[in-house]
Amino acid sequence: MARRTKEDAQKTRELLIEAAENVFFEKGVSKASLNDIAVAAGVTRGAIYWHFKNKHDVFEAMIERLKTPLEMLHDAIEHPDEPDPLGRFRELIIYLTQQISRDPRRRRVYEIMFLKCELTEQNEPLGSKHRQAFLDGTVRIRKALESALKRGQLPADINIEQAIVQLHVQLTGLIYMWLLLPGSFDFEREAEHIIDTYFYALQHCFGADGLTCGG
Amino acid sequence: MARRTKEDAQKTRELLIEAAENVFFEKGVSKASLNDIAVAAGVTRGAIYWHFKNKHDVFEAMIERLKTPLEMLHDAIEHPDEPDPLGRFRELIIYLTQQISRDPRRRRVYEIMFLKCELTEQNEPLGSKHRQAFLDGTVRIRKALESALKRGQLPADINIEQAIVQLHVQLTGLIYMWLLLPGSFDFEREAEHIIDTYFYALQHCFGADGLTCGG
DNA sequence: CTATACATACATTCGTGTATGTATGTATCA
DNA sequence: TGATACATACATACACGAATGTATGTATAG
Repeated sequence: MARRTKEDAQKTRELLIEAAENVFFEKGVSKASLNDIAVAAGVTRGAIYWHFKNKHDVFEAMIERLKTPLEMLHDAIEHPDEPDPLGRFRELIIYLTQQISRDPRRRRVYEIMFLKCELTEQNEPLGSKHRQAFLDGTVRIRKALESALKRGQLPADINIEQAIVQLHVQLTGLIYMWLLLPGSFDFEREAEHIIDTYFYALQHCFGADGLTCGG
Repeated sequence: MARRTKEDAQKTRELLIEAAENVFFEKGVSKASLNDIAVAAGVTRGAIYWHFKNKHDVFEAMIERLKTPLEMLHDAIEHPDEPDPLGRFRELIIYLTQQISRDPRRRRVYEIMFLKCELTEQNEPLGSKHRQAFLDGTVRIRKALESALKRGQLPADINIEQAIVQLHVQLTGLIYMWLLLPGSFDFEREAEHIIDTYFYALQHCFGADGLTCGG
């Protein structure tokens, strides 16, 4: 029971990441031992130390495997020929939320990152990655809104920074709350409601100095 | 170095909780050892095991110390004689967000609970408490909105469930994002913006079947 | 034959829980 | 009022398991 073919080794690696996902999910990242992961994958710690440096390395590999091919969609939104960037952006957000609610693996990893993982200074660069993911999200939202603005899909006097934060906040809260209390509401339904309300408010309520249309 | 007066003992207990807050914050709950906490408090583990059962017990004591006297304010909102429940509710939310941003201890504990603590099944009843806090929040939001509804401050055909989720989601996301990226926006400012936009949308956009006034 | 892909064995560290030691506060009684 | 007895508030010491990293063994693919 030793060295098999190259593909078998790669398969073992995938198995280990899969097992790590499950163990991280069940016990939390810090209480998950490498032995737990190895046993869950049907191997020993030797296999882990062959493929990875340590637990952090396994964790990062798990995250890396989830790198989304969403960039293309973002590129489409930002393309100057796109006639309806706001519509594409809406579609993208819907797609993102559907991904989270329908792809079990993605959901598991999100749940691990939001609820079963400690972001401390000692645990860097774990927190940095998480933060960077959020900063990237901000950049994407900004680009999308700016494209929509250039296309005349948004009021010219809109407060972009405020709009960015508000959308990001709502998506973050939506995902967090659903991961924490999955049964408390219909995720995809609420996602649509929130996005539509947000876009409506974008059209009517975001003057340069806060709420300018009522209240 | 032994038994001092009752008040001294109580002081030691407070010191230990204070130290635990700092150590939890710096190292994360699971990587914080009881020795770390004891040293940070200038005592030994013996003192901890005298005052608490184990690390979980320390954690719960830390949470317990934060129990807010917000109930009174909620009671005021729900009081049938209150002429402006929606206004009081807005004040309450503003007050809550100000508390988080201005009280360092409260902020630290929130940060520990959101970012530096793993909510797993094995870690119960830690996750249960966190979830229960959210469920309590839902109940409070519902009561406030219902009071406002009875007072005629909201459209009669409003979709209450949707409104509850949307507010809770926004507050959650706001707090989470600010704890994760404190420098990325002005917390109190955005809190007001979000609340005002939300209340405006409440007045105009929440028909029984989603968005009914535009988009 | 040699590097690979693991399994096995070992040493070490770290955290926990508990048992025990100890000095001081406090109540009791004379 | 002072001596005694006991409870309190810790500190210290010990035993144990668990997790880690590494060193080494080993069978097989190429």
